[in-house]
Amino acid sequence: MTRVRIVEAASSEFRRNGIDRTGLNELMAAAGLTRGGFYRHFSSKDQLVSEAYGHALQSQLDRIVALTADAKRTKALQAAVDMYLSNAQRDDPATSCPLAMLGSELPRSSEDTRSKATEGIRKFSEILGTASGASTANEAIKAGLPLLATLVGALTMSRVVLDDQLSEEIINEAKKAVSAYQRRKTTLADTV
Amino acid sequence: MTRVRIVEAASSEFRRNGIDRTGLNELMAAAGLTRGGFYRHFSSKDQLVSEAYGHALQSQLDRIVALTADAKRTKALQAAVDMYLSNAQRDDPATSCPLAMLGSELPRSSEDTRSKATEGIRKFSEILGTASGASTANEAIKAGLPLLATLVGALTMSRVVLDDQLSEEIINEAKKAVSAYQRRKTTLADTV
DNA sequence: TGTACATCAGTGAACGCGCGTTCACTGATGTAC
DNA sequence: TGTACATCAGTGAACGCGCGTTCACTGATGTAC
Repeated sequence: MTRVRIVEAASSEFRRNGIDRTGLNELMAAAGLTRGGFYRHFSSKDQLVSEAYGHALQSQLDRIVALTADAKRTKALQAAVDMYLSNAQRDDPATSCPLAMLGSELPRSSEDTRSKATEGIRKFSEILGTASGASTANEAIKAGLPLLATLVGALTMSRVVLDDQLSEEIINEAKKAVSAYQRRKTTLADTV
Repeated sequence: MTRVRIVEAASSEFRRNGIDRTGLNELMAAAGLTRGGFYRHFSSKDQLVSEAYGHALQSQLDRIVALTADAKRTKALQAAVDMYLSNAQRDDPATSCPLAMLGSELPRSSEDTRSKATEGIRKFSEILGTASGASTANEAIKAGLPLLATLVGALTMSRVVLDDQLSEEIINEAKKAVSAYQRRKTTLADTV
């Protein structure tokens, strides 16, 4: 269906070029249509932003859930981190994490969009927290929040930096730091 | 001098409203001038972006350096983190950290601007790494990178989220996680 | 099976607007004599 | 001290452009009979 094609194109274009710099013209062209047809499907650009953001967030969450579910319990966090801080995720913004790709643009977005981001952050943190060894949902969120912060910050900075070696270092050191949380938690649990 | 006033106004406005959404008109008005006078001082908006970004980054670094220099050795990291993840820093984008405020816009900026950001990330990491107990500059950068990533990611997310309580949690959990790095390092050093 | 009609996704020209940039100008300031 | 002149920071109108949005239209599709 055309509507879905527009949302998918938008979710790529927004992550690649930012929300402000992506015009409806460019966007409809990416979906294989012309500018005018847009309002047959959406009532405003803001509405599309919200749907496209939700779409991007969901597909990122799906990937993380699949990885952490497949992995053995003690490797779940490692699997998530290896995906999130991969060269693919850094070098292909169109399919990368919207929390990082649009992070500093989002506080200026609509309530709808921000509320999707809020739920996404909660869910994402819970998954990371659970993978790191937390048991209840609330504990998992608390434990996961700083892990998610590290991932988002590292991915953002790795894309800003001009020096390739520094970019690799950002990714590698963040990977080590986040992965370390599972080892500690696991060791602690094992000794109890 | 007028030029300095423009750079300072720009460094606030860009952090507050983003680079793309800040027009030269609004910007010159904020500096108490009219649109036309801009090109007496700068050759393009890009040039101003670069200078304003550098200005914002330097003032953030100055604050961190002052804090870590004043604090006792074992409290230096804590002091830096308490400033960075404060409500003031979250709620006043105009004076906040440009790495977080403009994080996702920066990969699309000019080489000049990105190269300033690259150096800023190196310097910032080195300060945090040193405060956490690293001895050589290279070790400090490596140790500081994930700490900076956590700070930048947490500040970014705390501004995105609509739920005030979650925003506080992001800040508090990130604070704890980053501060923990000093305790561990210090303990380790003490036992050697 | 064939014709008439309704629906509606998609087209492309047009709208008002604000953008970055240019430019002819004004008018305050400082120096020369 | 007073007049003439050069400098140049700042003004504000104008430029071409792309934006989000509107709208009269086209033309393919599906249903009615």
